[in-house]
Amino acid sequence: MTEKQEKILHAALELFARDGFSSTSTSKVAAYAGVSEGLIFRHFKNKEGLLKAILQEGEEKARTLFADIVLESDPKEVIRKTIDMVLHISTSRSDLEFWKLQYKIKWETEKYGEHKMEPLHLALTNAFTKLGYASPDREASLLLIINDGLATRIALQQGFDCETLTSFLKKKYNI
Amino acid sequence: MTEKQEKILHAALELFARDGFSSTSTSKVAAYAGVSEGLIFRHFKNKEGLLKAILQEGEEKARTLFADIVLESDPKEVIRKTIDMVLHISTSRSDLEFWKLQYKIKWETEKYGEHKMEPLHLALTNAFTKLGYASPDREASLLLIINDGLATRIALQQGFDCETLTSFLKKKYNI
DNA sequence: TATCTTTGCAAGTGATTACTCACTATTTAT
DNA sequence: ATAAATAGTGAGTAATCACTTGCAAAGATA
Repeated sequence: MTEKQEKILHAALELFARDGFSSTSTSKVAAYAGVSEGLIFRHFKNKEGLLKAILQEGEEKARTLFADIVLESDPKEVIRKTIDMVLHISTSRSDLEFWKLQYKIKWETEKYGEHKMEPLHLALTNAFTKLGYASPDREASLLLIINDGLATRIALQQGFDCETLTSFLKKKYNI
Repeated sequence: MTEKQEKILHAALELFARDGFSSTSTSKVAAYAGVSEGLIFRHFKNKEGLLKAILQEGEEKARTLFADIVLESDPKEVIRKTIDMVLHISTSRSDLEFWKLQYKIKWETEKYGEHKMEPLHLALTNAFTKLGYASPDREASLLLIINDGLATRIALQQGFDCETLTSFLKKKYNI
């Protein structure tokens, strides 16, 4: 990975997250990264390839993020970490940018990465079962849906107070 | 409103909802509507004006949809109608298309229409207060966030089972 | 040092973009 | 009936799009 290659990736992440994929031209990415436009195609083949490279980098990020939750044995901790994950993202500048892109791409391509969420869903189902909830599977689904809703607000609603709601949520789950 | 004008609006709604605003060219809209491209600019000034016309039409839809909930006096009915609103949208073909566009535009422009939700939020807060909930305002926020999460799944997750989750939700709220 | 591969840039390519303009057909108002 | 306003078209416009090509510079390998 050369220096200019990383500059391209960083510029593309920022512009794609800010303006969207199809509204960002390769010439803009090149100018923002301070390289020639042709270099993008040398390294990433085409515009789609550039996007894939960014998303792939993100999948690793998601895996390590989920791994910590999935490996947790204390059921209450599983739920707490799931909720706090969203809170953490909302406060980290670079993480927020990355996840905003993730959701933007979802809406642009209309593809929800269900398989990525599966291990987390399983861990949550397990946690709710241990805690004696009546419908653990649906409780798990609901919590993940709440996460999607929170993500929407964090990304789109200016000045959204995430902390108040996450702490309210934790109270609801007796954490 | 002439016949061709409506054809343009209908075509734009369908294409914007399917492919996104910036990925849909005015020439495609014209071809899909079966009119000349110039007519779009005659009636709507520019591409942005076409989008505004569609969104405006939608605001009326939203107002009438919310009005029924806001005017309800029975607190349980307020909550039930709020939940069922999502379910209804997910089953109606044309409504689904319209709301999908609404969310797509939100993510493309990064503007969340908070003011539109305010009356609904107020009605929900009132309902939760009447039912003796400890934090009515936060309960209202949470339910609206759940709605956003559900909307995300309905639009993006293929074969998402909305009915199971909405009925689960209603059970949670003792409805 | 000589050769081969990778990295990088400038200047292109045809296609498509949003939008305009000159013009005709159709309503509407007087 | 006639003039004015509106509806509609089709062929343009310059700018931008994703992408290619030819060639030079820099590293790596021998």
